[in-house]
Amino acid sequence: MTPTIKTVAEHAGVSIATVSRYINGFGSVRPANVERVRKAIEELNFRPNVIGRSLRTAQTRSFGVMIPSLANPVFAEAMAGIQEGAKEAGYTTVITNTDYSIEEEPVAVHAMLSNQVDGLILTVTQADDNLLLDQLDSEQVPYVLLYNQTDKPGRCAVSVDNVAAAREVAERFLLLGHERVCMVTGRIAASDRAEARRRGFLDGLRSGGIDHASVVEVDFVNMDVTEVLHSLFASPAPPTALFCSNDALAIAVIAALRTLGIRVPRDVSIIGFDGISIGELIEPCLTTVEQPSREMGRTAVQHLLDILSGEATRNMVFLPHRLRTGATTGPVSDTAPVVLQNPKHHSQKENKT
Amino acid sequence: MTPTIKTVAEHAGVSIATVSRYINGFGSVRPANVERVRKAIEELNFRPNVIGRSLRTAQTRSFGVMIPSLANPVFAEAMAGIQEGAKEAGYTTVITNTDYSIEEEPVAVHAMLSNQVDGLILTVTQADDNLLLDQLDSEQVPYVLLYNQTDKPGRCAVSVDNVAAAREVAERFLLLGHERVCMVTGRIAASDRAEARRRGFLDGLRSGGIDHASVVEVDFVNMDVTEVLHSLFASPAPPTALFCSNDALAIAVIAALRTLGIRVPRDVSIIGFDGISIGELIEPCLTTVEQPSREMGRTAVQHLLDILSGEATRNMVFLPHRLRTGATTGPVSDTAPVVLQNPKHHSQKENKT
DNA sequence: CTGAAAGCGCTAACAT
DNA sequence: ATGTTAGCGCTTTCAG
Repeated sequence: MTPTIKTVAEHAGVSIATVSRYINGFGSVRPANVERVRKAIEELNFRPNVIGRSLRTAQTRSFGVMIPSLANPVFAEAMAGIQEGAKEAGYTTVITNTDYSIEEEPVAVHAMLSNQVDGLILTVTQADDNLLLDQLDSEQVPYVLLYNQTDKPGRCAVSVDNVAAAREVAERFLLLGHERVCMVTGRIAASDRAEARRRGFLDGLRSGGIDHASVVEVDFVNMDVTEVLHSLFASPAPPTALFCSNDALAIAVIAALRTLGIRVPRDVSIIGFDGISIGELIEPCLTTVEQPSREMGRTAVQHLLDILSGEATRNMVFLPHRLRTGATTGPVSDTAPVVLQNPKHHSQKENKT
Repeated sequence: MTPTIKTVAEHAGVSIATVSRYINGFGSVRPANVERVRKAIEELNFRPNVIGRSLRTAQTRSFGVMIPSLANPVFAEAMAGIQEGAKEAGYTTVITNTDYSIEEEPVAVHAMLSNQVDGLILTVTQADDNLLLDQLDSEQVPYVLLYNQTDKPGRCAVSVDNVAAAREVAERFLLLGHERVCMVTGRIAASDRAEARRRGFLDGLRSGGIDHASVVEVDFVNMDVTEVLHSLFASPAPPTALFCSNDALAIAVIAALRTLGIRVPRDVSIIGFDGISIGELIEPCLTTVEQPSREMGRTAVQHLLDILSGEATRNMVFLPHRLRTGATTGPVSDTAPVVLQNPKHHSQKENKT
């Protein structure tokens, strides 16, 4: 395909060291030789073999990124920021997704480490109590967590303040007069941020005098929310407001409610979390806690870079969130209670996200 | 971080060759030594350095993937299929996105080639007449195009039949009685599939006796569709049906029409292209040409693998599409012409997709 | 079945 | 300013 540096050197009538110097801009090369090398490279269509360089320099100038899934736009957006930041710094990224499977996490990380990535950006299910992270710590592998929320000191993570944000969600519901509220979330055990959001939400409600809010866990991967919602709204005092732990889930919930004959926001208010851009385009447009995902991705890269260069400030970094008011929220209504329709047998197909 | 094979060998009291044989399962190792090596690897937490191996074997077992953007769910879905297929075959993937910028294409490809990827999966803007692809051909770099449509023989691509699919879209509109139809598309010059879809669409209309359909190009990246739609619908005989060249655009168009006071499908029918899963969840749910994106990704990997192993069948591969009927299409209505509202100054923010 | 040794493409220390 | 050379971690002949 492309020749080696040796061929280029012969072609230019210089030594491989000179060619190397030319390529890397290190040391100096006589103008006449610069020209000869340049020409040789062009004529031979030479591309330096990064593998050879990496072996020698013991660094690949690449990052490993592990996220649950690219199908959730919030991670795709963060990736955009990561790629952007990495490119600016001259780094390549290797992406692996776990499909929300915790067993994949160590496999993926080890694969990336085998590929000698210089650092890792990870979104794990659980950052507090995590053997894999402990191992990385003990091996001194540079990594930054993204979206994870952890109190463990020395563990560097980029995130919004999920607890505070969720508390604001509760406050908003209370302000609108909602008292029968509920949180719909993916498996709490599989997500420290879901846990933080629950904590903040319940805490916020408690401050407003509501102690009995229920939390419903759903299988987020397959998003079979219809059944759960059906039983939730079959109760004599169904919720008038739902906090969904992320936007993808919120959108699925709204769709499922529709098949049940429950209208948003007339019958029930919805607030999501993430601020994915599609949320602004749908009808009614989604009220949600906006995270600066792209910026978070960039920040994660920046921190990793800082760690690599020794300016290590290993701790949590919180970026600001914003409660974005859409049209899925409204004041609690006094109208007759919801009349539930039978869910159309919509053959809820596997709908990974 | 992790030791080298030499350390493992010393630790196990064998030579590095034996360790290598053990790791690769090639050649045979005495059971006693197997055990000693296994133990040494475990104790030292050894991970073979893939860089060293790659340099020696002159293959990385990795693919380079270049797509326009991960923010468009259709590519994220294809990536899922690619990752899946690659993983099964023991390959890693390196992803680069061009953000729809044609200048980035050669840069990205050369970067991946410098990283010695064993093959490429590419979505380019233009597959027919493309210097970069010509270069890859002449350098004999193994690659497979994805989503691109080309007639150039020997150029391997995985796609649906965009022309046929778009023709079906036209037929559907005609069947519903629409005569004033229009296509809204990203820059045609920047997408061979958009071009193919236009060709099929216009051809289908022509077969139904419609010769005057207009095609409107929009800046897809920034999705500033409101203005274009406003002038389109300000005409005395505005279209009653719109074919959008992809679902992300269709969703943006529906949102923009909403701000203009134009309702879908009452005032205008919409058909998209791609079949992204979010399209099924929105209200009204999107009528679209469904592509089997995940499957296309897998197929692309399979073909690349075939090419690498010499079973080269270098040609276009068409996967079946399906016109999925949603709720954005309906018969043409006889009601009064659309009354246009002024577009709310929605501060159309940059909304990359 | 095992070990010694060469060498993949490159960089960097050293010598000139 | 330039060339020579060692060696990064690994696989793979080739002898034994």
